[in-house]
Amino acid sequence: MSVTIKDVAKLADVAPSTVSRVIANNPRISEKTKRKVKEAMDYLGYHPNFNARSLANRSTQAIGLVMPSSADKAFQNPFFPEVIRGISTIAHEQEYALYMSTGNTEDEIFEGVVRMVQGRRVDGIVMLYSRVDDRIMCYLQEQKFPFTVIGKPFKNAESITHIDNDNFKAAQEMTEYLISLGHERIGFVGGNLNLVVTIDRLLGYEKAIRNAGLPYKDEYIVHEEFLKEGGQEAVKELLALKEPPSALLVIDDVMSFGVLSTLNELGVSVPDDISLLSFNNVMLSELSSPSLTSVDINIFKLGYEAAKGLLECINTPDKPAKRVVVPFELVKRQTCSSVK
Amino acid sequence: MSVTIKDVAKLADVAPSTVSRVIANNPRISEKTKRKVKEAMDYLGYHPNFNARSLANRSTQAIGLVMPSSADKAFQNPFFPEVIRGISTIAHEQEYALYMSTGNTEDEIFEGVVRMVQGRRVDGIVMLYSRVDDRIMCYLQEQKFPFTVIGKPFKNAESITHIDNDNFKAAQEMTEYLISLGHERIGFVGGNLNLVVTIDRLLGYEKAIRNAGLPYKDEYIVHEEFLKEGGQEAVKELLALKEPPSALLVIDDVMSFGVLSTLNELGVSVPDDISLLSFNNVMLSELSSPSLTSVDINIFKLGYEAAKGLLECINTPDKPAKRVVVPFELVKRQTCSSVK
DNA sequence: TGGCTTTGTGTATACGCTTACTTAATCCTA
DNA sequence: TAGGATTAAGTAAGCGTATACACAAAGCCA
Repeated sequence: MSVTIKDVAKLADVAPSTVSRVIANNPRISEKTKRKVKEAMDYLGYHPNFNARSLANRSTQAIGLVMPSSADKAFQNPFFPEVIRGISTIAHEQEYALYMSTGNTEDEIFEGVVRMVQGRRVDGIVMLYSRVDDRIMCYLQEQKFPFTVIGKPFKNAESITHIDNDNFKAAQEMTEYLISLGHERIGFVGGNLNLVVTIDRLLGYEKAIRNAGLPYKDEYIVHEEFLKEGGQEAVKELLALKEPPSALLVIDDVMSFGVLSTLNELGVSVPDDISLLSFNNVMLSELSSPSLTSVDINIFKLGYEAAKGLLECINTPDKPAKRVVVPFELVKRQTCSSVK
Repeated sequence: MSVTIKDVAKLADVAPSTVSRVIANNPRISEKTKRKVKEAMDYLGYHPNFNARSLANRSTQAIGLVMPSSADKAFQNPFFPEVIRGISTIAHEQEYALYMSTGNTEDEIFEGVVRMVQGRRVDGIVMLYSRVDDRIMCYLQEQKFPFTVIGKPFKNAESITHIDNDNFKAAQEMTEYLISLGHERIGFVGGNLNLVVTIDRLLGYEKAIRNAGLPYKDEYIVHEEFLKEGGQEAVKELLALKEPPSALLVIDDVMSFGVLSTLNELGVSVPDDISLLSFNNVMLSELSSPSLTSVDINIFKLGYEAAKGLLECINTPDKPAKRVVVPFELVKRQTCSSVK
């Protein structure tokens, strides 16, 4: 059917193994033979069959991506494309391809990962999120399969290479910033509580609140999905309070978009009536009106480093796990102002 | 190392072929044996090796995605994540995985595709764009490799299954809409001219202009990259004209964002001074201020149908090529108004 | 009861490549 | 110039699965 190593060998009048060695650029093959074989390859338009190679080799030159929900949900948040951009950059440099499993429910995703791993479809995995007691992460550890995590693993963080922002510190500083603007009633709009990033930021928020001697009120803490709808829900809850917050720390820009649109509908002005400080600084966060004041967590770099770390894991398996902390930076735009 | 079919065979006290048949659910195996083998598989935690399977099978259960530029550029435009969402949905339904090649230059991308195809890394390919005289498309046709195209193939459209909007009609109708609002100087901000979508929309625009008896002016036509920066460039050019347009038909929302931001910098008000009608209706297009009036081209469905078509190509190779036209719809928001 | 089909399972080979082991040829060195 | 060292290429055995073919057992009918 397609051209194989044997065809090339026949044409070049050498053994198949020699062709294989030419492909691998084995130094034990003379320049002359190499040239001869290469000519034959070109002439026939030979390309190695990847499956055969992987099988013989036990390597696939592909890395798997695991998202918290199925791609079709996750891609609603620009965070993921952006992380993948970073991953893709490294992958390309090292000639790895990206492999995305699909699946809707948690079970399906888990099964997809098992297939990736057991089926040796990929050489390693980047987890694009970190969740409390995550089955997949446990499984990968059990299997000793190379993987890295974006975010802080809930357990065994020392033994898992992961790439993270210092979310605790970020949230603390941002809350302090809001406090410095005179806000005393600060709401926290978090994502799902089983995501470690939510927890870390919530703790940072709490720390700042307590440090400042402000009351830490449960009703100011709301958790919703990482989507626009989540933001909309959150606002409704918070504004229904008898003493609604004067500032909101929102864990994700897309949620902030939702917050913004709902506030707009309700006729609440940002930042005059309520300030908004958001996280992620997604590509489009400057577009909303008012444009979002947001913490740039350097999503691209998170992905880039995660892929880089993964390739290190793959290439030098006994290298100790490491933690890479990607710096963050507040980008001030229009949604924060001091209390009047 | 990992559990193979042989291990299962040994434990279940049958031949490896029997195990293989159990996996394939071959009716010639007795229920009793099936049960016995399945127990052994469960006990050992057996999972088929995908590479071995693919090799024996000549199928990979993976579909390849080809983007116009490398993932790390393409993902800057929400169009691509959204298409992939659609693709991913079908892929998941049929247990296919997605495979993304990486590469920066055109050559690298081409090489990536060749490797995907020759290396049998995927069973078929979805081209996420359509370009004039595209090398990759030619190659795939030559190789008779299953693929579908999002957009209209420049050549041989009849013999290639493709999913498209009626871009000609869309652009024509939209231009007519602007004309109906009283605009007579309408600019066209296109993407790269070697993209078929640009051409089609430009032709539709021209048709409407000529039908209305308006002058078709070259200086009103600008082509830039499908990015924010492209939109910014475009505006600068158009506003430098002695008689700048009073309305702009912009081929992509992200470009529109650029247009908007530049107009804002220049103190030009939208829609009072200039109207903007955009394409794609990307998820965030309602967020800009003013929010974009944009043509919803149903990106998700483009992806969904493309994947569906591809799987048909793969499963029934001699099925004739088809063209799927995805409907569009104007979503009116705040960037269009009638001429004062 | 012999010969025929049907049913269930095993044997052996192929898929295309890698690589440990072997062999053949060439080159030194004493 | 014999014998060891070096270099270059070939042989063959996998990698884990699928499947054409072979074969044995069982069932059927005359």
